[in-house]
Amino acid sequence: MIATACSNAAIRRATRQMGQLYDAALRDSGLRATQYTILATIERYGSLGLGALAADLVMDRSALSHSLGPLIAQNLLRTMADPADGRGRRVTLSAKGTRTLEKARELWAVAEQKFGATLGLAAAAELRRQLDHIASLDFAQEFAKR
Amino acid sequence: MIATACSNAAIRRATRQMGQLYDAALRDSGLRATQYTILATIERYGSLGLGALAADLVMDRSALSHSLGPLIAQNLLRTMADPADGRGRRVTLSAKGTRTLEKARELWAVAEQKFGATLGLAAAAELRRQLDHIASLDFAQEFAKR
DNA sequence: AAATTTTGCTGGCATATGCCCCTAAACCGT
DNA sequence: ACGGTTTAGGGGCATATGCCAGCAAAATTT
Repeated sequence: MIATACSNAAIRRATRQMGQLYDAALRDSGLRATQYTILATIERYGSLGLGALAADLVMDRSALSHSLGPLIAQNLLRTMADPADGRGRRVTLSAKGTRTLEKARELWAVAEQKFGATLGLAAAAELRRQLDHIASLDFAQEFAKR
Repeated sequence: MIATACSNAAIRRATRQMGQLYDAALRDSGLRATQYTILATIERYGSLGLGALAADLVMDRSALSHSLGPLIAQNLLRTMADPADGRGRRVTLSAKGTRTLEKARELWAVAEQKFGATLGLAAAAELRRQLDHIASLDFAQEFAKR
């Protein structure tokens, strides 16, 4: 199996597989792997605008907005108007969001450890470098120029 | 940017970026990159059951079924009952599907070439190896054992 | 041969993602 | 200050993906 010589198809297959693995690992936390990533990123910043968050996640703003819906509905996130910019809204973790994230983090750590062990730490590190490169703005611009 | 030490988050960011790039490249064909992959895979087999196709794409069967909807609605695919198994259905490209795929393939080739040039051929080949490994059944089993 | 289990799909529901269009607010050049 | 442009979000629409429940047919067991 696995035949098309398409790099995009290849990364999607790998992403689906990893999604399965990480989603399963996080199941008991009630969070999807993508939601875990969103919460973890917000916590890292403390509070930030949706545009900045979307950029960090290399995600379309609308897509992010939609994804926040369920998280806000579950009271994991809190949004407020940006005091410095009437257009913007800032998101932060709620107390419940912080608790949920803490619990999920332990489950995530197990999955991440398993991933590194299965692929090999060196390979995982190198893969990570390449993935970060591909996700960079720089890469998109370079790609566009060719 | 790019901070969480999560491999799953990293591959998703990279996948979103590549999705943007490949989708944009294929725009004029009327196909999404994911749809291109589905058509290309079906062509490669000529005709096959949905389960086999889903396995090749490392995708959930239901997810695949849903994705086929638009393609069938656009008459790019044809499905028929499997003569050998009353439960199964087989999919094949329609004439229109073949034409659409041919046109899309040229656009895809440009994107793929740009991708290789931007990342570097050696790095792209190595990345591909790792991604295929991650997408393998073997990887999932190994991961589960740890 | 009948009952049980397994297997292939579909349909419903929910999240994931992206595009386009619209509104409001901030910015900017004159 | 004013009008045009850019920027932040929201809403609608469509595809992408996955889980689960349900149905029908095949395979297996008794």
